[in-house]
Amino acid sequence: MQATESVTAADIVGALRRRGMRITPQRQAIVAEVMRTRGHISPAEIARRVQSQMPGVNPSTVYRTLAMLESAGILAHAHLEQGAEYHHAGEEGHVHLVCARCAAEEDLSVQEARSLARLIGRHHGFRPDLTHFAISGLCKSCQEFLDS
Amino acid sequence: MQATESVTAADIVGALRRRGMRITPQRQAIVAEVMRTRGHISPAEIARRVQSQMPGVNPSTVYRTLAMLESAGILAHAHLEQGAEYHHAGEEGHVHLVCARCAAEEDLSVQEARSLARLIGRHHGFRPDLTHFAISGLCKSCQEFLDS
DNA sequence: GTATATGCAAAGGTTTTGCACAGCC
DNA sequence: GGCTGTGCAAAACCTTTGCATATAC
Repeated sequence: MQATESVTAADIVGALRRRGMRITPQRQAIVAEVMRTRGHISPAEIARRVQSQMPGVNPSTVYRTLAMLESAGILAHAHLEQGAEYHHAGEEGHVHLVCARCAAEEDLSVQEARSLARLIGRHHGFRPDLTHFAISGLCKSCQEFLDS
Repeated sequence: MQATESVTAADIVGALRRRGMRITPQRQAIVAEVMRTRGHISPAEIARRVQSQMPGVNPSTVYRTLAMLESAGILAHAHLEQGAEYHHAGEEGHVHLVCARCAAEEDLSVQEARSLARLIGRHHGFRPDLTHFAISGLCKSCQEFLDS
């Protein structure tokens, strides 16, 4: 049920080489930083972290690398409340539920995501990508808090 | 079925007065601009339009006014591909479907939105606000184009 | 050696903030 | 008259772009 989970940095380097992309120390650091991140991370935050361990890496390099990794199908970005955030592309059906009050995050299961997509698909044949935007709302505990 | 549609600028002025907010020419212009907009509009675009007909209005005033109108429940913002966009809070169940390829926009019906919300609600009791983020995907014609 | 990636610098754009002044009530 | 809102200026961010240099292959 989950076989796409174990993507290593080595796999990515291989994929880049196969595409004729060059493996630079900067790219290695950026890839490593994203790999070590569970969930999502903003470009600016990646830039900050990479710079703290490899000073001199320019933000523009980070942005260009992220765009390249996305067009290579290795990363994807989603829109959360505070802006764009990157995550491993392998995390299929990764639908973000974000509580508007406490910012807690949950994920929809792959099965649930499919049901949703099917329901929306009936509307004019639109095929949704539910992973691209988060879904805002109220988590259970915040609902209870507000109802009391 | 649609009674919340006909909110006038006068209604808003009244609501503000009731809350003890002051009615300035700038606020009137900003409210008028949002009211005349069908669908959504970005803060920067509001600033541009308001300035073009009332030069001297500062962007910071626009941002402060929009935040005020949102906390008063008169406006709400949603996240589309290019960032935050404001719309009348009255537009209930206004779920944006945006085509990732051609940027065409459709809306989900109130009924469809309810079905979706119910489905998501089963997940840990999360109560979604599907109006807050757009839903990305491919419209029917772009699917057909890509499949050929 | 050559094509590609990086650093640098600059610019562009959006949004926020502090403060003195203006103006709504 | 007093309190609130506005303009102004500055700054904080984030992100993009052109160009010369460095470097992976």
